[in-house]
Amino acid sequence: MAYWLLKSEAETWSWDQQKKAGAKGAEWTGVRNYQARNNMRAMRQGDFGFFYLSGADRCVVGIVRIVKEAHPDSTDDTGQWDCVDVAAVADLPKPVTLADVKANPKLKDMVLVRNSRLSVQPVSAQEWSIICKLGGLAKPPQA
DNA sequence: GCCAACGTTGGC
DNA sequence: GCCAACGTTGGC
Repeated sequence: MAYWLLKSEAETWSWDQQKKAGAKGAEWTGVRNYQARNNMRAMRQGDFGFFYLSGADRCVVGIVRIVKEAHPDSTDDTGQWDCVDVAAVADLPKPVTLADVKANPKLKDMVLVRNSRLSVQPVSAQEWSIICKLGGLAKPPQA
């Protein structure tokens, strides 16, 4: 079981849209970066992830789950890009901002801090539980 | 709106 | 295979 962080801009794909997609989830399309693609290929059904809003919001707003493993991205003509299907699981009662993450010494090595441009990132088990706690989840979802 | 960081492309 | 030029992302 692994943990991930997926970035989106609210204008492109909002947390509301993700929640409306329900338990069946929706394709996480549009990733055109090899590192991000490889991370998606490493995802397994049932893995959890954070839903992070980049741009003006810059915060983790919710928990998602991988409901379908990597398969070809239907928005890609070249056949070289994949996507996974992702379903919303829970809101974070208190969104965790990028500033919160940067202010926490235990989170200073997060990819979000170290390589802010990578749109699909691995998250360590420790980072996972810290951010869940900061977000007001008494019991972080885990395997 | 600006700029730094990073990834990709293409000429050599 | 190297590196300069360019485009994109994302934080501020």
